[in-house]
Amino acid sequence: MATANTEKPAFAPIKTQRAFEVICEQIRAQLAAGTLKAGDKLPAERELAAQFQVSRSALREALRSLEVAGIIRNLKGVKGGAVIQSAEPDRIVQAMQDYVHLGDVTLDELTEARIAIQDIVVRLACERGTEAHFAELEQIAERTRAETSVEARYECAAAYYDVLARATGNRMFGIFVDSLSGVLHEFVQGPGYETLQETLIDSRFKLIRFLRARDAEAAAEEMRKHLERVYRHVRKNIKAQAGSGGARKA
Amino acid sequence: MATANTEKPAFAPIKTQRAFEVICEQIRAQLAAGTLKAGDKLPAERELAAQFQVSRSALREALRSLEVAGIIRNLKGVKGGAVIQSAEPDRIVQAMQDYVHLGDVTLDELTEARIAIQDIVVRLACERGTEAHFAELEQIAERTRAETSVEARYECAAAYYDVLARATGNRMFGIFVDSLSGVLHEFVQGPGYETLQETLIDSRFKLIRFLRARDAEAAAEEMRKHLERVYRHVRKNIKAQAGSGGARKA
DNA sequence: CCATCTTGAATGGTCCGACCATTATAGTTT
DNA sequence: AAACTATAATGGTCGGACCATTCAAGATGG
Repeated sequence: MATANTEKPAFAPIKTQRAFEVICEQIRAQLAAGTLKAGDKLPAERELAAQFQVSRSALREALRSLEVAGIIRNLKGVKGGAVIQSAEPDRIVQAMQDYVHLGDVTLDELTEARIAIQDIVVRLACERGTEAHFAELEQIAERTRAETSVEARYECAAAYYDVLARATGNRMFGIFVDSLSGVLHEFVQGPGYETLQETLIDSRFKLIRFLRARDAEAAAEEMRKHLERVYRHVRKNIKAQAGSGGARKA
Repeated sequence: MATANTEKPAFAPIKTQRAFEVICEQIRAQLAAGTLKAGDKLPAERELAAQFQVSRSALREALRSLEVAGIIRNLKGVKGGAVIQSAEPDRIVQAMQDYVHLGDVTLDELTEARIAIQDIVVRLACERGTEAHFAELEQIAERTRAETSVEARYECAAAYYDVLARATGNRMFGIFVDSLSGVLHEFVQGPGYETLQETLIDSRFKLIRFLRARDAEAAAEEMRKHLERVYRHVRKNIKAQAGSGGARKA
């Protein structure tokens, strides 16, 4: 053995290129280059496997990877095959949920990030939102009041935040908001959630009024107070059930 | 055929549960419940397939899905198997890149989101960053000046933003920043990038001075101007190569 | 001629068995 | 005791097979 350089190994970690990885890379590259775009259709598995000169198993693992990444959708039957999907933020939310479940992010971090993001969203929505947006928000808020089940009300809340994010005209904020509230939703499974609902719904209507008045400061302040209320409630529940198997790390 | 209800179909879209999906769900569920956590090891493929009572192929597709999602890592050799990975934000960045490549996000949106996020990051870093953080930033900025290749300088830039995000003490911001700059990096492959470098490096040092002085306003302003400079440059390049196969949608 | 039904071929999903390179351990040799 | 070797288990890949699904072409009927 030659004497190892103690300073810096400088050896690139060997990267065994597996067949399915190469396939994924090639398809992703064509996607980034624009050769492939949403709606395009790939050949059938058997033919594609022949083109790549790999077995159908290896190709299927590649297609499966691309599918769970939300890039393609596999169609059955004759004239089937893989079609390039249009963009769906779901996978990003999924990735963030995985990240949180693997235990590196605390409730405090999630909440702080959410408050910061929503602050931006509210201010931009206040500036750029149209009356159509505000009307939609109002409609959702009224529907929330009508709903009774916790799950239905959460659906309404998600829709509310989604419209708010759309009002910014920037889809990236929608992604951030969806990700954070998707993850935080798991924490909001405690008792005494109903008692808070009246306050929360009032806050939504109040926010809409501020948005219509184009009062960014007041709107942002209202949203911040709202989120902090929810946070305090969630935090209390977390401590109550401290480590009962559910989402921990709070 | 019975007369279709024109009002609301109300039929839940059928969801053919494929074998690998069920497997993924079960493992993800155990992950969310805490039964499985980072570092745990799953049985070998053949044994796991027997436990789930599915073929090895179906199980492998499930494991492959979990691997590309960054949840597990497959080890070869005897005593091999799948081990639960610790959290890595790479997959979230990958998901965002896919989302952008699928063509729903414009350069303007990415830039606006980046400016907004960095504004938060800078202010928080200004408030919470330690001298250790600032020293690290300084070191990276000096290294940037020493580097010559475009790629090496990008590495430095990424490291710089990473430390900045770490200084906030909130990992979520690191994810957002990584995602946005990872995607934006693809746009920054144009001519005349070197001419801008001196200005950019100066801006980094200036920012560090503002951070040490705990002057959040000045720091945020400096970062904003910096990002807008980069944006104008990128935008110009995009228009120059308009639709030459590279990243479009600008 | 048009609408409906039947048929068939191609496809994705799954299963099985096999082989290879890699890897860690037990056993052997020095 | 150290170094080497043999062995068995593992993930990666391959090829073939069968099934339920799906769609299009052809057959049937009006």
